[in-house]
Amino acid sequence: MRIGQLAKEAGVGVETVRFYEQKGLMAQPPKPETGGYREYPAESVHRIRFIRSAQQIGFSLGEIDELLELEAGNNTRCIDVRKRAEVKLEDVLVKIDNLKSIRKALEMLINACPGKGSVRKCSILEAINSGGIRLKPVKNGE
Amino acid sequence: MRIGQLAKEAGVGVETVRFYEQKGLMAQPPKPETGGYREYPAESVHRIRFIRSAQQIGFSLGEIDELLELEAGNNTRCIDVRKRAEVKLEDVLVKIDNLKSIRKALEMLINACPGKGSVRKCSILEAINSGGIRLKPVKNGE
DNA sequence: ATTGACTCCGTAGTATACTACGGGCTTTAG
DNA sequence: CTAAAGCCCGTAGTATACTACGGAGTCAAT
Repeated sequence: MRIGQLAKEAGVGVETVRFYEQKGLMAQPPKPETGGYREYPAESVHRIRFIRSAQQIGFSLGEIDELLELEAGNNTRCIDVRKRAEVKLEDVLVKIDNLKSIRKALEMLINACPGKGSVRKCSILEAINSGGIRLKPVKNGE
Repeated sequence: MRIGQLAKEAGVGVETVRFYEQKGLMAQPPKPETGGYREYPAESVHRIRFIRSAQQIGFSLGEIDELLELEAGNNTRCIDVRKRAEVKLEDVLVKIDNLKSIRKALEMLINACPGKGSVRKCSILEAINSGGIRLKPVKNGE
């Protein structure tokens, strides 16, 4: 697969792929010795999709790099990977909780708006406060 | 409460508060006619905290503004608010699903690393692929 | 009355994450 | 064979979200 095809399948632009390579988020395959174009493995599609999804839930490219580097090899001891994974997991749990709070607030809002007329108490912040919803800060984020 | 106190309680810098005011994410209280400093309501603390939390789960300031404007008043009909809330809710549900996928992958990773030695299959992407985990794109995001 | 901490406001600089551009090279369809 | 489409690579520009700075005004304590 060449870069154009990869970009298309991953739903990004060619420039974005190159940008991720530059940032070290993915390896740039070597140019064939005979000359010509670089060949990308199908796996790269998943990698890029993971990057995009992780961005949409509030991870920066730096953090995504950390997630992708959660990999035990010869030099990396598994216990280190485990520790870093546990730190990330904490963040993820807080994010899930906060998203659930916002979901609840949105649901309250939707239920308070039956479809016609206007309602007074109809704002996210009011829904959150009147619903006793609490948002937590993410400890290790950004 | 003055801006310094507000910033402190909300966990941001004074400049950030001003920046949010500039961007229309929160109203700037008027200067007292007698001169002196602006007075902020305690509510502003919650507003800023909401902004920070929403950012950490992948909402841009523009989207957060849309969330905060989900409010029915005299000119806004509740049905419109409801519609916009439903669109946001869809995004939130996808985000929750994707976060749960990443949580599952991290948990698999942590379990695969019992604490000593190194393991071969120990990467997020492998955990996701071998676990049949699927990440979805957020439709209305960013 | 003066000093230090805080406020006001505007402008400029930084970090992140792309996005566009331009000039040359390679492939492939006709 | 040639022409369009795609690739390579480096540099420059854009959008977002701050962060810092400078110079003036305000307030509270000594």
